[in-house]
Amino acid sequence: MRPTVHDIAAAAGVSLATVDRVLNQRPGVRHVTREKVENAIREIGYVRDVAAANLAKGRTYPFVFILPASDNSFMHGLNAEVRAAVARAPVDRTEIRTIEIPAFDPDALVAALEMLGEERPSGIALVATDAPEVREAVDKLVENGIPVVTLVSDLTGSRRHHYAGVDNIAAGRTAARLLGRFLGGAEGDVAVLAGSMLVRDHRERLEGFAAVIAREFPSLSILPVLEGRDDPEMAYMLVADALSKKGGIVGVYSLGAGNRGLIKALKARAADRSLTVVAHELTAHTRAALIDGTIDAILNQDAGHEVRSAIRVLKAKADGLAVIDGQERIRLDIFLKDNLP
Amino acid sequence: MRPTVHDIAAAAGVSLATVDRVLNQRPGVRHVTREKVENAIREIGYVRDVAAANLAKGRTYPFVFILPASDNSFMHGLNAEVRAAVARAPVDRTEIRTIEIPAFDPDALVAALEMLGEERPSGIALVATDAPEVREAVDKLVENGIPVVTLVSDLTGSRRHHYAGVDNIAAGRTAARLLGRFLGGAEGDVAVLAGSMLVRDHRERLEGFAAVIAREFPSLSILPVLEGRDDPEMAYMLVADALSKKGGIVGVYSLGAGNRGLIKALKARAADRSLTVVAHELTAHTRAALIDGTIDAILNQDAGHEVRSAIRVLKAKADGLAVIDGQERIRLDIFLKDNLP
DNA sequence: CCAAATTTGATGTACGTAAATCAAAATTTG
DNA sequence: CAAATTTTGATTTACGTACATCAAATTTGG
Repeated sequence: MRPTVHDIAAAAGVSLATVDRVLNQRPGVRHVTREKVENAIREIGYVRDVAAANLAKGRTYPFVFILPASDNSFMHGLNAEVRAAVARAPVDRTEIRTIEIPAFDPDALVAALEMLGEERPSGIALVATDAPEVREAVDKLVENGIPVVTLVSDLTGSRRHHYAGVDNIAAGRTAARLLGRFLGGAEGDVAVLAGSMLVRDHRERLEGFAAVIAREFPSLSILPVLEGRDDPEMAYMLVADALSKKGGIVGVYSLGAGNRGLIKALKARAADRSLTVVAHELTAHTRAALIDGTIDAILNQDAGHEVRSAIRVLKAKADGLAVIDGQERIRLDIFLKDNLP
Repeated sequence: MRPTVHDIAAAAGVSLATVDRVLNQRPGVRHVTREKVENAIREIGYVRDVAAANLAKGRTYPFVFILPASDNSFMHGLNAEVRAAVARAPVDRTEIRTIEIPAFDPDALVAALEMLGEERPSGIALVATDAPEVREAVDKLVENGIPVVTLVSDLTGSRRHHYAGVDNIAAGRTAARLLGRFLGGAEGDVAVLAGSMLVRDHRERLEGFAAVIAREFPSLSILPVLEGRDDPEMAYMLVADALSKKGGIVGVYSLGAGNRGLIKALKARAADRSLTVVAHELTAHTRAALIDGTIDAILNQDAGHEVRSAIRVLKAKADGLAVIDGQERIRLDIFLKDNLP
């Protein structure tokens, strides 16, 4: 049987009340006594029964998710996963509130974070916009003892407790190798479609992609990045234009959202030529394109896993418990038409 | 606030004792009363507080994991993950016991399952050997209300509650496409190294592999399967022999364990020629081979995820709760040298 | 050494559920 | 309709922890 508070009291030769004072860091315990109790805890290997403690406290975990108000499939999916978590909330004692803020707007994000500093929720998850002022706001929260995890997009050099998202440099590198190997040594140009170079994930993906292409596939050269602002219309125009003007394009890497436009352009212009295409994010559109051969591989991050992982980590941090690292590493999914879920 | 048993009692106009009788299916409640209570439960949307219930019951979940005594990296890893779960057991009220049985031995497996039928643990996870008598034994357990999940390897046509493992047909198909695309339309032979065609996962991987090669990469032809019994020595001999005799080999698919031997053979014989190699299971050996270019892609199933998923599902089944499907789908990991964890 | 301050102990209640007991009420049976 | 039986209610204790209160013991300061 697991040791209980009573066992600590017996082992330390003190009363239950004193054990309680130590465990819940209440005042009025002499230093020596406190140490006696702490030693006993260590010796008998006591771990607090979180379930019983929560029951006694009537504790719930008020968490806040800060999400950008972006109108693309991925963010919609992320939103849906957060809502699903909200629906499960009563069962696992979480109370999740979401705040929507304009995308790519550091000031709005900072304002929200500062407001939450007053409110002091049990934990905060945010899709970070990578700016110094955001980092500062996050660091301040961390300093004040509020657990913070970044979601999907990380925050350079910040002291956030955890990042629930994929390694975007690795994603870019992987895309490069897939494209390079699929092209089998062919020579030509590669078009890259991004959302915006102001977003950290996109920058990182490009960085990884460019590095591997340069080093390992020198016969391929990367054309200037097309910034489609994750907008299908704009993506369509940019890609269609590039395909018509540049005859040497043999491959396309789409590292952002707005793939609907990309697919439309590919279908319109590329029926005659064979293009190898790697894109990010599995949506209804990219899935169909993968199946019909318009896209050759899709890299994906599972928004559901990211949200659940963020919640688990926030909870663990709020309770001062350890996280299972292997469980919380968000993996990069690679989908070919054969292993679609 | 979440409704409690008291709220049910008030809503149904009965006493707490009666609510308890209904909730815990104790006898001595008239049909009409039982229905009144059940309606009230539905109307106010009561969900039992599992934490409080477990506390009151002093409940723990005695689970049993039946693992084959196979001496390969993957099974060692699986074992380690189970041990890690055992170490965490006190915290989540599980008591995990493992039983080792000889590999590929349906009789031993059936004997173990029948023994557990008497013992009645809260749940059983087993690496299934795909045989009719095993299916029958599992179905009997399920009929007797014991939650059963298959781990890593599934059981054809059985009524097990869940399968915590990857889709091996999809894995084989994915391997075929990676190999085919990486070879870029080259002509030649493909060697396939398996453990044993008596194991279901291996049969399925081969099935998926062969189907995609035949349909989409007709310029490749699959050589007769080499059965290495997941043994490094044997794998070495078989592969070395094949490489020396068959000049037209351009690719290798290793769908089982024993990759240490494969890698040795590849390094010895294939320095001069360029082979494209896809293998299963990420281990220290395959990881090194992927990095140095001996292997081009590794397909992997995360044993840690499988074990944790099995436990979550068993717990949910034991409590009669729903599982989050997306969370429990074990994904096929594809590793290139760029996205290694 | 005494009074004041601090530390410790003893005890009770609560959280939401399980499980048991005994009495009271309702229903069925002959 | 009474007796036997079944169903229901009322009440209590327990699980492991949190938290509050009050009394008793110990330490500290002057």
